[in-house]
Amino acid sequence: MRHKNNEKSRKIIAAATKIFAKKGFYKAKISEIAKEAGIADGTIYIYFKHKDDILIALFEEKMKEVLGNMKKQISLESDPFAKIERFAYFHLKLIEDNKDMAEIIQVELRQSSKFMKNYQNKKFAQYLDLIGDIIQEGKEKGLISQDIIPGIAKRAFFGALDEMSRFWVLSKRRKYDIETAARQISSYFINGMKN
Amino acid sequence: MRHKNNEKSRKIIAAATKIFAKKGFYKAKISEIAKEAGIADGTIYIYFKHKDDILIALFEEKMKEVLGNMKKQISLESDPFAKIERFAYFHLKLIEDNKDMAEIIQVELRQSSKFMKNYQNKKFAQYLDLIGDIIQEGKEKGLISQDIIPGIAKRAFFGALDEMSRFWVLSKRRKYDIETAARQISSYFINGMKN
DNA sequence: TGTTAAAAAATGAACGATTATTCATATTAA
DNA sequence: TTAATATGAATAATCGTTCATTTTTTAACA
Repeated sequence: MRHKNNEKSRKIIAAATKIFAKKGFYKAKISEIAKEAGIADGTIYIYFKHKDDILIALFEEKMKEVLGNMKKQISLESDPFAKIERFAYFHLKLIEDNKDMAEIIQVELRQSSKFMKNYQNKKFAQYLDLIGDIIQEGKEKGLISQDIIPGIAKRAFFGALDEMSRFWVLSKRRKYDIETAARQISSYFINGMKN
Repeated sequence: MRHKNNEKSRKIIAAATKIFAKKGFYKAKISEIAKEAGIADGTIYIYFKHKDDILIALFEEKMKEVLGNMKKQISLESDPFAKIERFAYFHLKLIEDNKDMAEIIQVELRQSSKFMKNYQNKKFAQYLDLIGDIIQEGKEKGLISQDIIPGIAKRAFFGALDEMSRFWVLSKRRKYDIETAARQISSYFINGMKN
């Protein structure tokens, strides 16, 4: 019973991921999601109270996965600079491997504060903090200048990667390969923050 | 006649800027915009064919202004690194001075490809190219390493600033002042791209 | 193992609320 | 007086959500 429920709500989220990515949240119809999931419209309302809830659940599920993966990747390196480069690479790789999810996070996450009044995306903050923690570690080890403010640097670094992904998500063909982009972007920050 | 039309459509755009920023495009009602502009609902349809057109016109108008301002600011410096720092400062200042516009660009511009199938935001591309050109100039003058790919670096730099603005736009209080953020972010890139 | 009744899950047509857009009419300017 | 603008009530289409009904699952019992 418990098992089956999870199975079906995951199926709905998978369908919603596809439809939200294609049409955007507002233009996506419940009936389309239902059709994509191979169920009746009404069934969705057994698993989710409102349309909004599907998007929230989608964020939670995807961000949990992303966060878990990235934590594991970072733990494979000990040097802060190597961690930064690995973060860049896997962030971009993630986007590439999950275009639909990426597009939703890119586009709909931005609006989240608008249509979901009190939804605080804690998982996203934690994701940012992965970068902040690496920078902090670098400062403590004397590798990164004491002038660097982690709260700014973590956002700048994430923003740089994020803009690169947006470019990929919205354009048809990828102009630069992942390795190159990850190496370039992380090198700006690594060299720029060095002690 | 020409004069009056422009005057009124600017009034509508100003009202729309306020309402779109507060509610987001989809939740903003034409009737609200009309009320804010002090005109009747139907009047909007004399100046704009659809709701979408208001948003497109809004982008065009704001981006044109932003682009013009930034071009002027950049031209005040001759050193590429100084240009980069000035770009960072005025970009962030612009956000601060035009919160409503910033919020719309942050949030709604992201969706533009979704609801306006064939609207290519050329002004935005030009804005990015301002950065690309500075980097190119820096390479030619031997200040910036030949390894730096302007197409990646311009997006990374813009993304870094953009993420910082998003943080400001979506949060109540500003944690870091503009000068600090601009100096930090531009220093990562300047030092990171140096020859 | 097969039967069956109660519970749970699923269905999809119908409802009702919302809102972009239109247009017959009124107002203002030329 | 005529043309251009503006009005806002009415229209029409859209869709999220509900719920009476049907189907499937569960588990109790012979």
